[in-house]
Amino acid sequence: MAGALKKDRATGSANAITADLVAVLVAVTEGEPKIMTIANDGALPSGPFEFAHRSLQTGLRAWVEAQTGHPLGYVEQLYTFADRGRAGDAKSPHSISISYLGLTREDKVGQGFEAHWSGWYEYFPWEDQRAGLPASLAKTLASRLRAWAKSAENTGLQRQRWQRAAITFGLDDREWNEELVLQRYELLYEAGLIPEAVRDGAAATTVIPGKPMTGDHRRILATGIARLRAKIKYRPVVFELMPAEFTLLQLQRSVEALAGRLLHKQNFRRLIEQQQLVEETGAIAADTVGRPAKLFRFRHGVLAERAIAGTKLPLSRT
Amino acid sequence: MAGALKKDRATGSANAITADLVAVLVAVTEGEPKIMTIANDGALPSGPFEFAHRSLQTGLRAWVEAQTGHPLGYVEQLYTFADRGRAGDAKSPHSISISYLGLTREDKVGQGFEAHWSGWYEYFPWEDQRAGLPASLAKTLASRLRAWAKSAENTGLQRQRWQRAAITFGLDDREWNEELVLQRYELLYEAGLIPEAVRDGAAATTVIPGKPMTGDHRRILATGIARLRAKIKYRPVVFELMPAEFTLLQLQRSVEALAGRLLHKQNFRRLIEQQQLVEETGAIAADTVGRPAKLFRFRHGVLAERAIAGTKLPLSRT
DNA sequence: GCCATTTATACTCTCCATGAGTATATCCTG
DNA sequence: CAGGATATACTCATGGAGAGTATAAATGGC
Repeated sequence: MAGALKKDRATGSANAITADLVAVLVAVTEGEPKIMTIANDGALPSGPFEFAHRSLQTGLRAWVEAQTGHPLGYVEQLYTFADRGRAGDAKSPHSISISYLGLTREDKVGQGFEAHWSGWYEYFPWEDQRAGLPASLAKTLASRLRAWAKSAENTGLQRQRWQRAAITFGLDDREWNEELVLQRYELLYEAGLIPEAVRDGAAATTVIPGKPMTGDHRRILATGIARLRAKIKYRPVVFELMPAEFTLLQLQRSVEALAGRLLHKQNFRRLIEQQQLVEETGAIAADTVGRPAKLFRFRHGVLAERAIAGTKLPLSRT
Repeated sequence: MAGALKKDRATGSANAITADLVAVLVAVTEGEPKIMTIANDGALPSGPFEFAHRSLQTGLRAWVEAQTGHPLGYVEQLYTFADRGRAGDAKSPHSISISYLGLTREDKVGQGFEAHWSGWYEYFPWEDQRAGLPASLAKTLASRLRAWAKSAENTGLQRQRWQRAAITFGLDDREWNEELVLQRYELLYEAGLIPEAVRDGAAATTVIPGKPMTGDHRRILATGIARLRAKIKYRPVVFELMPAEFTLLQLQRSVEALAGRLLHKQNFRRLIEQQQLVEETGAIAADTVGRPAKLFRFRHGVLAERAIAGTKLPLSRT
């Protein structure tokens, strides 16, 4: 039956490649999103998929524990990358990167590892819009993007470039869309405005703030942030990042930290409560300014009760 | 800087593996969703990722064109699988499958290829709920699932199994959720109710209707259907599957075919029009019964104009 | 002890998208 | 010309989301 397949298949190891497993491991501490980094904050935890690994996830867990001492909890696959020329050195062997998103808490850090928690906005300063953009960054960013658009050959292409920049970065009175993390990074890469682009051969220009990473790790990080920002809207994944008990404001601050935007307090609470995602513990927060808040815990039951998925189709009842 | 990485990296080809590229290529013809199959309808188009391929997508396009004569248009990555024991023979080399979803139209089929368009509901009969479930299937399915739940060791596990079945299959007066394609397939696999499970070593039981596929191809297909069903709700991807001109009813029938559910006609039209996704061509459909309908075309402009992404967060304006 | 400050919590009000259904128009066929 | 079939235009009720006001309960400074 699969004859047609078999004869096309790899014979021996002519098409053998290596696969790297890469983890975007996220935590939120005191209202700041953090990611686990190694190699002097220049890389994400990663390692090759080996024959000994029973599955991709198993391999990933092994590497992350070995490099960071941190056990992996919630994990989901992100994307598989393989473009050459993005890997740092073009002569690298045929290698692909299979990336994962992991959610956890910052506690229980292992000792004796060269892993650190780094703020993710160090790598993507423009993604933090909670206090608006730092005035300096906002100005340089927009002018650099305009210069890039202008540098296109013809006016058609120029307009096209600017439209793309305006949409992804919310310029020209457009709305900021926090989910377009990857699109923004890709655009900056194409425009040669980040160190990785220069490293990979782009014309050397003045570069925009934001720490670079090895290989395509910052691109993978962008993918992870984008996925997480999209997912918190329709799945209760924030709770993987919260302590067992928390106040509603702490919950809100965490979501705001991830989304990079401020939320409307009253409406946020209404949303959480009507979805019955949390229940009161009975206890009350201590050591606070202002009126003390009730403590809540996540209702794990909801995960089993509902198969949460919003339909946006105008279904018919007949 | 990346020293810590390098010393962990694969040395030589000790960790060399092979990667298969697999395509779920979808078209909709006369209100029926089709997928491109090869090997006597038992496999999806696929082939190994080779050193000559410049990127994963390039490799995929090469294989699909070679095997089906059909050029690939819209493509997006689905998932990367690697579990052993799912591949058919457990002794297979360490191999992973990188899967893609492609959208196209059924026309322009190449000659001299052993590829076919197969209805996707042949592989997933229970996913077509447009006319309700075929009475026979509905009855057997529910009773088999109940038997599987009952076969658990203790009552706790039994209840847990039944709850899972009820949620994924919309039993016990629960709502049917068309997006849970993969969850349903995985459950049937675990329950040993499909041929692939028996092939991989499950206890031989009477099996449920639905054609099997090589390796984990049916699982990949389930992933593709699920992704497409989710995506048509928030991205205008249906148009990749439509001819240049179409009536609103044809469009509705296509969405219904993909979703496996019937839609409310008037509300569907309101939705399409208010989103300004289409514009009239001025022409009118010929060869129809009933009042002839206006023909529409997709407004490609919307893709550039809007960065479509629905926020579900209670944003603050300050 | 009073007051400014800070946070928590409870409501209100408006607008609009969505679900559901009714009414009318326009074609074809016998 | 009736009847069947489809297209298209409205109506109406409901509920969720955006935005804002009002009140409660703590702290610290004076």
